[in-house]
This record gives sequence, C-alpha cells and structure tokens, in this order.
Amino acid sequence: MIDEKTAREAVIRAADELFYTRGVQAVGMDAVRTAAGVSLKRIYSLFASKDELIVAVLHHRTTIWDAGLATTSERATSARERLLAIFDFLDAWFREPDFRGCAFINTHGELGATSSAVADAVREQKRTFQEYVARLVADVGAPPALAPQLAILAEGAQTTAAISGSPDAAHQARAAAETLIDVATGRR
Amino acid sequence: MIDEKTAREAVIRAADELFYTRGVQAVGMDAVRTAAGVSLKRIYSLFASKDELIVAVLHHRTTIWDAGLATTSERATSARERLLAIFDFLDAWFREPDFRGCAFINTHGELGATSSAVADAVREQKRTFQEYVARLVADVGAPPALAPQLAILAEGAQTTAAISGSPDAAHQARAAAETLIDVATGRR
DNA sequence: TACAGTAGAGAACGAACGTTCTCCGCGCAA
DNA sequence: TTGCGCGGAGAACGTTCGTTCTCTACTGTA
Repeated sequence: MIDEKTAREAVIRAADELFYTRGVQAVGMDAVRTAAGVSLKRIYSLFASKDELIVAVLHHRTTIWDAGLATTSERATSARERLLAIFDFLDAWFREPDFRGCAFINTHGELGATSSAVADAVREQKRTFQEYVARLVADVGAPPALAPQLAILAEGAQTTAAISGSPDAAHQARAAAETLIDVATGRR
Repeated sequence: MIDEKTAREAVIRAADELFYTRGVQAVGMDAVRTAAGVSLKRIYSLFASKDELIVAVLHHRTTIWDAGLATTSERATSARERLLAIFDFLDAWFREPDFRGCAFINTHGELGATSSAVADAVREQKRTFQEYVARLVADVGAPPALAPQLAILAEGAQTTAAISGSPDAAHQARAAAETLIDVATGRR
C-alpha cells in the first residue's frame, strides 16, 4: 500500500485537474477515485467529505500559484520589474492549452454562496496576493493606493482571458500597469 | 391563467434571483416553480430544459445591466465622465446588500466548461460591454488600446468586490481609470 | 346538465451523486 | 497452516434533481 502522504497527494492532484477542467460539481467522487487510483474508502479516510477535499485542492493551488509567481519574479532585478513580471506570469499561464481561468474565481462563483469554507479559502489566497503586490509597491516607492489598482488589473485580466479565450488581456493589463506605476512613481 | 409573456417573465425573474443568490446548480426546478408560482408543466412548455432557462436568465441579466449602465451614463455630460460613470455604477451595485459578484462571471465559472451555450451567452455580454467602452474611448479621443484596459479594470473590480465582500474595488478601479484616461488623452 | 379541453399540483421515474458497507484477497504472527 | 486484521474494488443506500406523467378541477359550450 502506498503511504498516506503519497495517497493524499495523488488524490489532491487528480481532483485538482478534474475540478479545474470540468467544474467542481460536475465531478463525482468516482471520477476522482479512478483518476487518482485510490479507493473511495481510502479517500474518505483522508478527507472527511468532498467539501474538505475541495478546500485541500484550493490550498494546493495556492502553493502552486505562489511558487509560479516566485519563479517568475526571480528573473526580475528591480521591484518595478517584479511588479510587471506578474503580468508576464499571467501571459504564460493564459497561453497554456488547458487554461480555464482562475480556479479560485471559478470555484468561488460555483460554491462561494453555499460553502463558507470555500469562500474563506478563496478570500485568503486573494488576500495573500494583494499583500505580495503591496510589498512590491512599497519597494518601488509608490503610494500604497497603487497596490489594489494593480491587483484589480491582474484579477480582471484573468476573468477576461478566461471568458474571451484569448491571452491578450495579459499584455493589455501589463501596459495599464506600466502606466500606473510610472505615474505613481513620478516617472511620467 | 396568466398569459405566456407574463409567465415567462415570472419564471425568468424568479430563476434569476435564485441562481444569483445560491448558484445555478444549487437551485432545483422545484424551487423555481415555487418562487415563480408557475407549474413545472408550464415551465417546461416555456423552456425546453433547465439549460435553456439558464441562457434566458443570462439574456435577461444583459438587458438589466445595459439599462443600468445607460441610466448611470445619462447624467454624465462628457465622454470622459461617461467612462468614469461605469465605475460609479459598479460602486452603487457593490453596495447593494445582496451583491454576489457578476452573474456572468459566476455562471461562467460554474458552467462554462460544461455548457457551450452558457459560455457563448457570457462571452457575448462581455463583448457588448467592451464595445460600449471602445465607443466611449473613441469619443474621448484616446487611442483604442485604452478600451481593453478600462474593461479589464471593470472586470477586476467585480471579482475583487465579490470575493472580498467590500465595495472598495470600485473607487480603486475608478482612480486607476482616471489616471489611464488622463495619460491616454495627454492630460497628464 | 353533460362534455371536451386545458392547466395546475405534485407524484413518479430514472439517473447521478455523496457516502457507507460488504466481500474478498493478501500479508503476517504463532 | 490457520486465523486475523487491513485495505481495495465496487456494490449498495439514501437523497436529490431534471423531466415526465397522472389525476383532478375548472372553463366554456350546447
């Protein structure tokens, strides 16, 4: 038998992909079982309910997202570049063939009204992202009001790209961000 | 018996409110029946399936949205003010007690992957909105590239407000829009 | 009054789903 | 070898839901 940690990861990874591709409610636990290769009995010994699995998947997505953002920003040398790197990161993501929008936004739209645990997990990840942006804005020496503006651009780019099916929103948002940063830092 | 048009409207209105509040999949046709006061048999004579009802509800939302936007922009005297009025409209909307985000974004997150009819209806309404913004941007004499930037701000404000539960995103997006418009029109 | 047609209320049906249970096989201790 | 505990596969259970069907009441007509 595979150990608990491996089984947990297999279930979360399989559920993540299924939930993201088809939507949470469209995926039955049977499908998760088949994709993960872990028996239902085992799944329910690892997660008390589907709701708990959904929250675990969201937390998993958070770490993936944070890691991706960190990797992209590593290449940047200044705070300004690190801010703009957010939109390069989005651009690369939007171009992935199975891109289907932000999983947090999608899941919130689907279950935010019903499950407060889901709503909390989503809110938490957005809050973390906003804090990340706020830190970079402080580093770049711009007024704090710039941070939510850039975060809103990033959110808007994600929903726009998801609905339109085109990655254009990333560079459009990047251009807007550049203007806002320039004005806020007195460059323009 | 009430006439067809009235029954249709009652069903759409009831379904709209239920879908928006609880999410589409969380609402059964029984709940729609009870809320609308129209028998299931009648509902299914007006709409071939729940999917068709969902699309009808989305179209209904589109007209509501367009009308609200038109009303808000009536007060504005210049194209610039009409562009900014979009964000005042959002601000008023975000403050409504039962605000739960953009119904189109939510429904797309919930069913966009499963139902192409839903995805189409959502894409259509976003496209209409983008064209509206593009027209105002042309009126204000700014380069066309400004339009998608403002549209992205509006989208981002909607998801941010929905998830955070606070209306702040409206005025943050408005401030960003003001900066972008000023730069694009050479005011700054 | 008798009758035909229609619409409403909700029971019924079949499918899907979350969750639990049963059965079987395997590894291990004595 | 025998017995035991544990885990896997998936059948089973109870519920929910979309959709259809049945029965009843009512309206209008002769």
